[in-house]
Amino acid sequence: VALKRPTIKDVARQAGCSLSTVSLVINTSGYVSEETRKRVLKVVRELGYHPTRSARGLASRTSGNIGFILREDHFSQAEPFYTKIFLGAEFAAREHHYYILLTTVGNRFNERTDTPRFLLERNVDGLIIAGKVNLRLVDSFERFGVPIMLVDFQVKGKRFSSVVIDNRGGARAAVTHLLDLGHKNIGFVGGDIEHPSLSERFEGYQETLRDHGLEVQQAFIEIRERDTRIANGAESMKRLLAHARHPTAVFAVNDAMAIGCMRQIKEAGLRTPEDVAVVGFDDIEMSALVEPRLTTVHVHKEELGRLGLERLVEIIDTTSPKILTTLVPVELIERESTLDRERAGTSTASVSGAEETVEQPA
Amino acid sequence: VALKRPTIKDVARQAGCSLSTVSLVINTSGYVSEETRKRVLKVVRELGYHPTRSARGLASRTSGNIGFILREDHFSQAEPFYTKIFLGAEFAAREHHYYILLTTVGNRFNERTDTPRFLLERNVDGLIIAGKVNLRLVDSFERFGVPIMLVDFQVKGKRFSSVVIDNRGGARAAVTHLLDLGHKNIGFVGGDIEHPSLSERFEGYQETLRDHGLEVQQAFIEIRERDTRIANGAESMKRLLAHARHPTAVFAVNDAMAIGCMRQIKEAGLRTPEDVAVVGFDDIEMSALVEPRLTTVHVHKEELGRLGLERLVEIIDTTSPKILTTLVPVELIERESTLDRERAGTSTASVSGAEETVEQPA
DNA sequence: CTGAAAGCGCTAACAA
DNA sequence: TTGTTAGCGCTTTCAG
Repeated sequence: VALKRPTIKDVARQAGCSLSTVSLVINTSGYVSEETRKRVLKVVRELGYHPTRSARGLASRTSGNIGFILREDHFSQAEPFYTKIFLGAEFAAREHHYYILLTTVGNRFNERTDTPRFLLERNVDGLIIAGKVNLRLVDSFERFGVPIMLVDFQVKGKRFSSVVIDNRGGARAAVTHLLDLGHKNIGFVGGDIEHPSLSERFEGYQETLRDHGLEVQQAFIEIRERDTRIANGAESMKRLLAHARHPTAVFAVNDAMAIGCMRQIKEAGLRTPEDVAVVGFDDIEMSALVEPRLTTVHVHKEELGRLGLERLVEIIDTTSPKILTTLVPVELIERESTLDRERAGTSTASVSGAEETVEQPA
Repeated sequence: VALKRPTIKDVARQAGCSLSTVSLVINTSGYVSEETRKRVLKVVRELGYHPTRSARGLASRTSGNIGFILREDHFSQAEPFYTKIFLGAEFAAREHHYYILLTTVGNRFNERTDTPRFLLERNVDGLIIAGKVNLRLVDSFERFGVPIMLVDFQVKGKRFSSVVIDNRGGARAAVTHLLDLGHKNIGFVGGDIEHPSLSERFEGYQETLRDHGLEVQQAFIEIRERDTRIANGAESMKRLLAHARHPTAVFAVNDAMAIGCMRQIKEAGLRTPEDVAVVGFDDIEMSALVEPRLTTVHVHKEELGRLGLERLVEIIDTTSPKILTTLVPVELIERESTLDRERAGTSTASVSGAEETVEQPA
């Protein structure tokens, strides 16, 4: 059995000062003379003292924990998108001396049975909700009076701070890339278009065309699919190719659909990028492995998590009431699905812009 | 700002009893008359009372947390193997009223800088270590006197309770399946063969052949690769096929290598399963998607996590000193890489055995 | 700049 | 079966 570990009392005795002085030192709060500070720290080191979390928690009414809410299906999907967001948050949490309590929720939400225990037990100082979740869930959690940060998700009307992908900027970069390559007839393939992130990508597509004096043609747009999977991308592409005049390039709302598009193009006896160039969004792991390798908009997943946590910690520390939206820049990765081999070899990346935090307009 | 939440004191007052009675009721410990029990519970419900975790922690010297240690590269890999183990553990944790504190560690381990803070701060009641990690890390963690449970990992010599895949049983099922199909020349493709789990699969392969009166032929064995990825599988298969006489079936140490084998077989102008049948191990997501679909040994990932947590909780609750090894059964999934189309249609699964917990031999 | 004292909300002997 | 009484180890006023 382990020996009794030193308490703040032991440190105080050894250092010849009072408990509160030690407390001030380890919390780097308040004024302590440099001399006693050093003395205390020395003793802390010698004794291998570490304050006990429960005791601090009880006294300070903080838990040192951040709750992390994730939809179960999001978390366990093969593409480690949310896993990486979590990882980014966990890293940042360590730096900021927080623990993360991860819990998954189902698609349906029952307030009575599904409220995470850490909210009930006052065991989190803040909450990160990653990805699209049931709105009733967000409402319900809000009542606990704990700061909430949304990551890769936003709620209209309701105002929550959030960290989101620069969807619009990414879409603009993608479409601009196609325009630069000389394409005039650029299609859009999307699905689940209610999703705020995805509709932004669609808007970015339309804006960019208009900005370049091109008309947005309904015949080049396929957004009826509910899901954004490979099969849905293939279906959409099939419909686009059915028209007599079809686009020479397609911007897909995500990589899965883009890959579906490429499959369908091949199926139809056409080639990518010679007959139809394709750009995706997300840069999932598969995208660098498919043939041809997919040009896409890279999303910095860990960065989303890291920023989510850091913004949340700021809110907790300052009890700032400001609602902030942080835009995480993306990067266009030019690969073979838009370029010929020679050019693909020298592909470059272009960043959508600097990270940017904006106060939500009232 | 949220209203002050009720404390145990409020409940006691309302219920007309003492604090300790309330405490006894909510901890379902000790003897309380059914009558007062009901009265207290009623008040608890009315007031929406929930004990504060920090306070319980301080008083009871328990944190209510379980630490979950995972190697970073294991966690963020595309195949959600460890994600699922975690998920299984998280589910079980909820049922048992524990929180999980997940933290990742790098491959290298520096005791001074990499010791999880939750150990230092006495903030976990137990530890789950999932997957192969640095041994020095395990040694180091052991000193904190916190119960440790290994999942999908084992340490020879050192004795820790663990929950592991029935690797041997799975291997036997795989090889037996091939024997049943009439194969006599069965190869083995492996890598990272130091890994305890993988070497067990290799042993299972050899045992099964011997049990059936067949000789283990070195020319049919390829285990020199360091990694067990697709490319390594392909390389190994290439070498096997280079021999004049090559096996008609191959058992690969995992699905990644098995898929590599199939690619190489195709590359060589041969067919699976007609020319060379292939069986894998793990049943990763990809295995049901490749062409032909891969016969493999399914591993119940969530189950590993769930059992890991439950065994750990048992240890915590009973402070039982017994070292137990729990074997999680696997299932052979028969698909097209070993069967012809007709038989693949009626494929069945065979389980390796019941879940089994054995006391470690001294 | 430092110390004394009063809890934070709960559990756990020990009495009753 | 229930109540009383000490703390658990730390933070946080408030004096000094």
